[in-house]
Amino acid sequence: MTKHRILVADDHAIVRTGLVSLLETEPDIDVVGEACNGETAISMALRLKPDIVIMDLMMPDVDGVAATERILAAEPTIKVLVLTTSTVSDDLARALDAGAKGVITKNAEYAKLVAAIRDVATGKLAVSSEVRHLIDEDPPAPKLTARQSDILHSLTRGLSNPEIAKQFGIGRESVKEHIDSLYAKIGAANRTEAVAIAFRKHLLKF
Amino acid sequence: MTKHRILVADDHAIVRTGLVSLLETEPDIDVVGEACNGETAISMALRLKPDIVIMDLMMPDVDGVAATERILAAEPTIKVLVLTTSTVSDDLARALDAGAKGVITKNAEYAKLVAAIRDVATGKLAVSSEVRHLIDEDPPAPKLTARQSDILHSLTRGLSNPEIAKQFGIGRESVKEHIDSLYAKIGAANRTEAVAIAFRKHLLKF
DNA sequence: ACTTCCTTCCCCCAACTGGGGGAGAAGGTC
DNA sequence: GACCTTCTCCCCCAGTTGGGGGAAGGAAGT
Repeated sequence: MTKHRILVADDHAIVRTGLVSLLETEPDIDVVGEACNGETAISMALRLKPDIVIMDLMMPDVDGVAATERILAAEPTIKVLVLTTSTVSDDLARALDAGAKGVITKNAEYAKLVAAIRDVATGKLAVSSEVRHLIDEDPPAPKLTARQSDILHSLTRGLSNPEIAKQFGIGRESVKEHIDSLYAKIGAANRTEAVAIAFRKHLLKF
Repeated sequence: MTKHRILVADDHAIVRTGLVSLLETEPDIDVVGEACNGETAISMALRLKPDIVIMDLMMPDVDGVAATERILAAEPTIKVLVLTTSTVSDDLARALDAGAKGVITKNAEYAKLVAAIRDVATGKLAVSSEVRHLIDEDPPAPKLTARQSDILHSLTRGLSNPEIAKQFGIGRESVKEHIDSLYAKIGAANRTEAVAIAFRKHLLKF
């Protein structure tokens, strides 16, 4: 029996250490590396060529989705298993879109994680029913155009339409148009609600 | 040498299991229980009377701060060591206010956690310099009055002043007054910025 | 070539917003 | 009692907002 060679990428040292400690009790699992951020995860994955990368989604610098994409672009045979605290359907859906072979939430039982590792190793997809449920449940966040994102960001700073127009060197009518289309897209009635909805739909980073 | 009797409270099963696995390798530490939410943490703490409770802050039902308060109210000799992913100074400060004897973030080294456990066991405070720094750095979020919180919540729903006035059965002048004082308190220039700042200062729950 | 989407700009106008001023009543703190 | 905070209400008014309508160029996909 060949061991599954695994790279663990998680920015929380205690979580990562605990996870490695658990995995090393498994006879068929060999942890070959640990990464504390996305950039390290990518370079270690390409250098060590593990069978599976256990990937956290929320990490400083390069997030888990971007790291997954870049690893798979260079080494498509590496399997990425996402392990995250996020229960935001959008995050999970984006991870699968990026090519992750499995998604496990951190409040799952440890046994499920090990089962998922073995499934993914044999080429199966490992998406728990809860995760599948989450993704099916709430509708995906609408995608904003570049202009809409820029203007949304200006809205959070409390700028008026004339101010935003100056900032981007366009007319105030155009600003108005972008904001109107933003309302239609996210279902807001005014700029204040738009900002609230944007935060709740995770369209805005803090 | 008597072992330190420890209760681990964390809602993420994988993190909790990993942590327990690590702690059981320590000769002077004995994990006597695990709790997956605040309510369980409270009842187990009162029943098992551990020396130390390792407490996560973000948990369903009763959060870590509230659980800490209720445990200490009943058993003041139990020492609570907060272990959290949060780097929001307010969360950490509130945990210490609630009586926590130490605060460790999950991205600290495992060795620091063990050192903190031993410090707390001997009655020392275990607050890392990073945590101390975080609390000193950004100013505490201003406390809103009940009315201001209510009206802030209405703002996120995109309501106008007249609508809010109707909702609470007060005049629109009063609504305006509350919103003006909200602006002054959080440093906003208008309602849109107020909502954005409120989200960023964690004054609003998603 | 056609459609669709994004982007830019224009008009009119009712309604709301925010800044300025002031004021009274209730509750707690010193 | 004096003081502070909170909550309540009132005035005026310039500026902004959002709803309604329309128009036109360019990029991208079908």
